[in-house]
This record gives sequence, C-alpha cells and structure tokens, in this order.
Amino acid sequence: MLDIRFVRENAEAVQKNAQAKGYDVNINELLKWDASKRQLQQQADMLRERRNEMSASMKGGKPSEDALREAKIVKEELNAVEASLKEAEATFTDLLKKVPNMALADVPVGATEDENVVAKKVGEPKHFDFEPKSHAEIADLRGWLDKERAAKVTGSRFAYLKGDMVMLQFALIQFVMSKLSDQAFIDEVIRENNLNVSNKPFLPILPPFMLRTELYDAMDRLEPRDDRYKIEDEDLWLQGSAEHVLGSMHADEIFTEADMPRRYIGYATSFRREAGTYGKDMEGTFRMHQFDKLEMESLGLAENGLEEHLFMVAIQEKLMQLLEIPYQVLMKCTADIGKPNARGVDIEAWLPSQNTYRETHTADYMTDYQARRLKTRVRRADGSIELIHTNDATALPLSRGPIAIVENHQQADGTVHVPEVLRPYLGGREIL
RNA sequence: GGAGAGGUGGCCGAGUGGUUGAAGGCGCACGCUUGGAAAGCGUGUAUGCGGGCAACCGUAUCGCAGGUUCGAAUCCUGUUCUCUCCGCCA
Repeated sequence: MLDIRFVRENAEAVQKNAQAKGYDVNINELLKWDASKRQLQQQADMLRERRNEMSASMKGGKPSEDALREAKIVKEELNAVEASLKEAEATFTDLLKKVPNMALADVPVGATEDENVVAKKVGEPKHFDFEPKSHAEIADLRGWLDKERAAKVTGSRFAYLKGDMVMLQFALIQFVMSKLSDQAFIDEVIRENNLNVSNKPFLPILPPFMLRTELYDAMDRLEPRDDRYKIEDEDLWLQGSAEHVLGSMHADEIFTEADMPRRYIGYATSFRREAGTYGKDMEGTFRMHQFDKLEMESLGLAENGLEEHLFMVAIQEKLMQLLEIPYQVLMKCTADIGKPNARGVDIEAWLPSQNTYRETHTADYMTDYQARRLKTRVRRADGSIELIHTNDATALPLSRGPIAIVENHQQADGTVHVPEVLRPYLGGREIL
C-alpha cells in the first residue's frame, strides 16, 4: 500500500503510474474519500473528547439527570459518526489498496510483457552436433518422470520425479544453501559487482507452507485468488512462493537499525493453480501446480533497498554462471513488474529444445509498499521509526533450474554432464 | 478432538468499572557523583491517526472482533494464539 500523504501530494503522478502499470484506479475518488474520512475522524475525535470530559466529571458521585441525559445524546451522536467513519475508512482503504506501487524511473514503460527490455545476455548457447532433446524427452528416456500416474492421483500438472532427477534437485538445494550462507561467496559477489551492500550472509529457512488470509493480503500477493489454493474450513492458503511466508514473518515488528538487513534463503514447495494457463507448457515439468523453489528475501533500510535488489540479481547471475547455463537478463516493463513492485528483473535461461530463453528467475523490489501493511519497521539510531524496504528474488527454481541443466548439459546418448560445482553434492559423479 | 489456565509497554510484572497509556522492577539513554569504574542519586524512555513551524494538543490502542455502560485493560459474547493434562499421531 502507498502512503496516502504521498498520494495527496503526487496525485497526478500516482494516477499516471497506475495507468502505465495497467491498473484501473481513480485517484480523485480516493482523495475524496480521504477527505471525508478525515473530516469524520475529526468529528469523532471531538465527540470522544466531549464524552471523556463528561464521564470524567461524573466519576465518584451520582451524576445528575441532566448530565446523564446529555451524555447519552453525545453517545448517540458518536455512534452515528463512528458508523459513517467506519464505512468511509473501509471504502478508503479498499481504494488505497488498489493503487499500485510507484515504478522507479529506470523501469521501461510498456503495455505488455513483450516490451520488457533485454539488459544483457551471458553465456553462448551451446552448439550441439546432434538434435538436442527437450527435458521431457530426456526424463522420459531416463525414467526420471512419471506424469501419467501423477495424473491418476492428483490430476494434470503434477509429477512423480524419480531417480537421478531427485538426486539433482537435492544437490541443487545443498549447493544454493551452502553458497548463500557462505561469507566468502557473499564477499565475492559484492566485490565482483562493485556493490555497496552489507556482506551479511543469508540465513537458511525452512518455512511453513501455509499462511493466513490477512498476511497474504498484506504482502499483496493474494490476488488473483483463483491462482491460489485455499485450505477448506481454515483461514489458510498454500503459499505460492517462499516470499509469501518469509516476507510476512516479521509483520508488526520493529527492528533495530543495527539488525538490518535481515537476509533469508528459504526453501519451500510452492503451489499455484495456474489459472488461465490451460494448454500452455504442458510438456515435462516446466509449469506445475507444485514446484520447489529456493527464494531469497531481504528486509532492510530504505536507502539500501535498490542496491540490495541489484545484489540479489548479481547472486542469481553468479549461480547461473556457476551452473554453466546461458541466460539473459530482462528489465521488466511497467506492465509486467507487478502491483507491489517498484522495479523487477527477470532472468531467462536458454532452453535448447525451444531454441529460446524462458523465465527461470525473478527479482522484486517493493520499496516500503509491502512493509506499510505488514507494519514491519525499523528504529533508527536517532530514535525515529520508519518502514523497512522489502526485496525478494528467486535463488533457484527447482524444476526450471533442473530443466535448464538437463537441456544445456545433455549428451547425445541422453546422459547429462554434471556442472563441476554440483559434483561434491552428487558423490563426485560427472555424469547423470 | 476433550478439560483447564493464560495473552498488559523492549523484557518481567501489578492492575476486576472512573485522572490507568497503564504501578513497581529490569533494560536502555542522558546528567550528577568518581582519579576511573561499579554502586548510588536524578531525569527520560510505546505505537498509529488528526491538528500545529514548533513546544505541544486531541484521539485511539492492554491478542483480535463485537456487546453492556455516562465511562471498560477491568463485565458479557465470539474468535485466535500460548501453556498444562487427556486422547490421537510422523
């Protein structure tokens, strides 16, 4: 949620920004409700003041009939004003929640994701002297995947992973957790990219996979709800990304400045209904209802937020380079960064079977937009309190990460060459 | 799932209808004291909203949501979380 004071002072820019991001909001109407809400609040405060005065004068003794009568009138007036106030607040909050976060100045303006801008390409797509297979074909050949039985048990977009595909996934988890919690690795990424950020390593987290409606909504990740799985008879939803449960864990807390930033590397099985994607990406495990993901989350000071965002992208790139996967980096345009985002970067991995780059990572910088509703704050050294800035980014998606590895490192016979950095986590094996 | 107890400020903890936004203690900050430190003494120390250049003023908040009352941290209802015991269970 935006700061209403900011909206008041920058109404035109806020309206324009919403338009660029493709959200239909009416700032003038929001400001009308803001004004009437404030007016009602002042009325209510005055009536409460009167009520408090009267009740204070009554304490102890037996109040006179007149005093009681007047107090009752004040009470009735207050009840009426409070009812209107409540309504105005509900409408106001509803409208304010719909206003998307302001995009940073360097975010390209665009109406669809086709207007995302390629910032750079790293790594040469490998030339194969045979027809490269898709990950699904390789998995099929090697007995790594059973979607037919999954369909019997759970329906479409689920899978049983088997054998070395499972070993590969666990190796990747170990690899990423080890790197992100390692001081030397963090220092190296900072140095190589000339970043001015804290060198605190990430704390590994295994979070709950469900969260309450209120916190999901405060993260601004609940909508559209038809892409989420709701737990029947509970006020709980399955998370769609570890971000949802990592970012909300410090709701309603005030950090000390010295404690910033908080960096987490979470591992979670994530769930998405993929509403509206019928028929797309049905081959293999590219788009599933359930997929595991390693996710970075960082809570920190406002002035470090953007650099932290760049730091996370640098980590994503470093991991891709270590895994020897060619990729490109996209600056997402206004239409694609998402409602709570101020800036967004995607990484797309080269998939030989599709002869193109496909999305594997995303990095999101939300400024204080999420923190405002989460009430996650920091007490500065001078005693003042302000909202923190949130950043999240994929460290490695499990399904699309393994897909990229299998496809890019495949050999003519359907075996897969293991990137050197993963071998320690696979018992030294060079080939899967 | 059943029975019971309880959620108060950074922490501990008092408080069962009326200057209680909240005693007392701890912690923290500043000052005094000291050669220096400890101890001691003094002062200060929650968050949101509205108003004001500001000092500050008003208002709300004692898990959350309702209700009773002139007045609620205190009474009533619902709900949620924690703890103990029983049951079940990886």
